[in-house]
Amino acid sequence: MTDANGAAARVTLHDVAKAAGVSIGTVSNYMNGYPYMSAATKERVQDAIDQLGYVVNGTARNLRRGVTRLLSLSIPDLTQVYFAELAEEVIQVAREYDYGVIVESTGYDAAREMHSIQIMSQRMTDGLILSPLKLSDGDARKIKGDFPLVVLGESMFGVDAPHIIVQNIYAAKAATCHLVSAGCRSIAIVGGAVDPGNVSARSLRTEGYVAALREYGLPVDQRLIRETGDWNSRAGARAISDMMQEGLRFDGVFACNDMLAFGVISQLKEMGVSVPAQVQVVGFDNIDESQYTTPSLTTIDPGRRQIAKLAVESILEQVNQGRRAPKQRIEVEYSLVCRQSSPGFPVIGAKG
Amino acid sequence: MTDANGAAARVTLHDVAKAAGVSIGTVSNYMNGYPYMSAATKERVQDAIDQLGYVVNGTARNLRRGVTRLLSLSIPDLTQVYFAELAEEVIQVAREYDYGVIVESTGYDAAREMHSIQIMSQRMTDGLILSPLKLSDGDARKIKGDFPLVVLGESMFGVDAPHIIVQNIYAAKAATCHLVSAGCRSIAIVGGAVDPGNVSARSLRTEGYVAALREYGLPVDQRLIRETGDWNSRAGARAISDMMQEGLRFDGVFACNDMLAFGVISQLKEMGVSVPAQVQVVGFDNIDESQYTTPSLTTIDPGRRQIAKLAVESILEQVNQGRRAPKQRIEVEYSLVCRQSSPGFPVIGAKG
DNA sequence: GTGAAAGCGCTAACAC
DNA sequence: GTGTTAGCGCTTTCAC
Repeated sequence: MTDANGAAARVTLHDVAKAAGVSIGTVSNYMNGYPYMSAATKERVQDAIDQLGYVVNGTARNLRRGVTRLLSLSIPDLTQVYFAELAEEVIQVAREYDYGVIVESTGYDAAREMHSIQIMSQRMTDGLILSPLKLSDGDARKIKGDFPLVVLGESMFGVDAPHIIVQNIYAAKAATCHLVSAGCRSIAIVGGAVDPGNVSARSLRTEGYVAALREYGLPVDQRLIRETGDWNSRAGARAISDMMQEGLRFDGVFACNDMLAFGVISQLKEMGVSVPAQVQVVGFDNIDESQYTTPSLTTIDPGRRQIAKLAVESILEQVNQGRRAPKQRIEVEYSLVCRQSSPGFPVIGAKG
Repeated sequence: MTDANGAAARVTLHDVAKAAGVSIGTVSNYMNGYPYMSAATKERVQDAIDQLGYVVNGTARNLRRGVTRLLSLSIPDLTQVYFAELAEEVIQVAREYDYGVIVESTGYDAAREMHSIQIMSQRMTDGLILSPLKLSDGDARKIKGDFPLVVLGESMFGVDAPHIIVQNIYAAKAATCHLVSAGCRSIAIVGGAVDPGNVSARSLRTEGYVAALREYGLPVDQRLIRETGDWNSRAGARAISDMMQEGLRFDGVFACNDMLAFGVISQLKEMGVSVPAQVQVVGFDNIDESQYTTPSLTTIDPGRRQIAKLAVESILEQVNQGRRAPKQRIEVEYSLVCRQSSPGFPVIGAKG
């Protein structure tokens, strides 16, 4: 396994063939599970492999086969729990198909998002799962080539590729309806958009929130729509203390993600407001931690596992087809996970 | 860019060469920035490239060059914030060297940890950064080959490769000393090991905790060493409520990671104990969120960035050397980040 | 300055 | 059943 110098011996098919006294093609057949071989030959080949410590050279195999069994996942930031958990799912699903995942973290940087696309074209990987944040539709059109691609979200719907869509509007609506049916009459949204209008998660979730209020004939109070720069717990806490300071009253909070919700709950407690007795809280994302907090958090599960599964499977299908699939919306099922932060019951049919 | 069928045209160096009326070697030279070329040739080649939309085939290049500019990172679970943030750092550092990262999530499964090692030997990547949890020293010895390898932690010190070591003992000692010097006289450890003895983070951190108490001549109360199965906030909360129920008194808590600390703080608040006025809390990991909570969390920063940097750079060095580096301990600097959960001042020299 | 040619290590036809 | 062979697309001597 090591040569006289102690350096790595580069054992090739050729070496194994020579040692086993067969041809290189036979060894290759053996490696690939070709069935029509004599038991004797199989054994000699295996012996040679063991003795020499041969391992197939993946790069050569890739070149020859034209695929790498590797796919790229491009996300904004692993530090955001949502994306980390999404990446975890993608890696797991990919593994089921014997695929590896190159994770590219673009850091909310359009240039880096483009970069991961460039890399793709170099055919180091078989396909790209792209979760774009900053890329404009203009950049989008630069996504040339027809390598397998799946876009997460609808922010770049100009691109001609399958899009996997979280139903932000309906899910947010369901979350809000749930609060109403649990008895809340004055519901704030934390992390929302004061002036919705684009396709960001922020805007869409606000849209769902408003739709729910309207459906129940409840007034939409602009002061209860709290936009925050970040979506972390500090921002959530801040939104609450601001509202309290402004003398606003509310009995329910829909937080646009779970981190915000944690901050919301923490700050409410801090100010002596009991959750859920006085104020009920619902989050969005269903990150792992949301089940462990006190109170545990009612939240929207956006269907991460399904997103990962659909994305990977679409890529593989495209690989098989030999080209990119056409533009299409693939909508993922969401669900409302009811926990202690809101004792009510889920609202069925928010989608209708 | 697309052929008559609309399928991907597979543009090769050959095609570019033909279109530009030069040899394939010249195009290759151009692609690699070879300086001695006539301006005229350069231009013709560039035109052909633009026109045909040529992109180099990375796989072929890899085979020829013998490297992939890809490295593997094998960690237990991206769902754990610590690992997600570590992965993020590794990806960033790798990018600085124009390297991509294949993230393998082993899910606390020894078989998968071995698997990522197998993959490595297939030379799909230039090196492996392995954060082992379950792999025994016995498995370790199976890590044949001398491909570039860096092991994170000391749990597998039998392996002949560089190990990057977080100074668990000293860091935990520093955290505990900090609590003492801040006035705490009765300090609990949450997530510790009732019966330390191996090289797990749990045991080492407990060791540091005990060492600090001894140094200050404080008694070690076994009832204040709370072992928890998981290291999440629920476990932290549980440990606190258990201790309270048992009638134990304490004025400081060293939590073995930040998630535990969050649970600890949350439960203390829940029970009407004020942090830090009545009980001070220190965590471990310095995850992003620890700065956003209320109160913000005093915690040990294990030096993730440096870990990532040292790991990637060691891999690259090994790649250049053409073989694995010998066994060595590379110790990373830690620091105590002081925040609101403990108003004291950091203790200098806990290491001595 | 540019071209020709020899592989990198493998797979998959196709012989026999 | 097994051997032979033609490349996959590229880099890199080495001529000229």
